[in-house]
Amino acid sequence: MNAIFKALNDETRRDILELLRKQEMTAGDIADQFHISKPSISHHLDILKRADLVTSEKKGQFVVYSLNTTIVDDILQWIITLKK
Amino acid sequence: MNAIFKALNDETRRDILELLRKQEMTAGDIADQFHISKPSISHHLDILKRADLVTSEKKGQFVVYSLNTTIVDDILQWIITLKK
DNA sequence: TAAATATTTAGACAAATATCTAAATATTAT
DNA sequence: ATAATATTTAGATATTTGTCTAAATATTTA
Repeated sequence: MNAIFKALNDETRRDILELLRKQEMTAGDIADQFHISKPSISHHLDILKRADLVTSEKKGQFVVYSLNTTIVDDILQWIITLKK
Repeated sequence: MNAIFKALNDETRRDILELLRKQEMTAGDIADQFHISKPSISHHLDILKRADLVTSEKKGQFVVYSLNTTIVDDILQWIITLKK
């Protein structure tokens, strides 16, 4: 749970998740959406991956990232519990 | 949204929210549940308050903290959107 | 095989954060 | 009024974090 909340505690990373909600994207395409260097985006993607919020698959020279909605359920569960 | 995720990005603060889920508590009673100094807990409570996740009310020399479930809904909404 | 393209790793640095102790403020009880 | 109790504020410090540039790795194309 720690890794998930840590991952969500950054606007750029939350924006990446919203991008991936619509479609999977390569690391480069993701980076192009921000005014941040590619290495920094790569680092953000790594944090999202460690939290299991995204998955990545190498396709040739590209790396395609996708949202992992399974883990999103875990956060939902945690927050819903607060309301019970 | 930033303040909310920032507030949730700490195990102690999440634990405080879970305590308050069951009942409202004074600052001192909350502090007693952790091996952390009272000033530090006071600081955590301040962050939770700025995020509107808790409310506080002074009762005599005590300050009673409660969970604010209205804001919890905002987080739910954000996360649910990720799944749509 | 050499050059080009895509991505990550490494190392550095400034800013943010969690924690502490000491002191200040507010309220209640003697 | 003074002492005791509850909480917050102030200031310091070590750690974590987001960012950058330069270099390394992997893949494709000429």
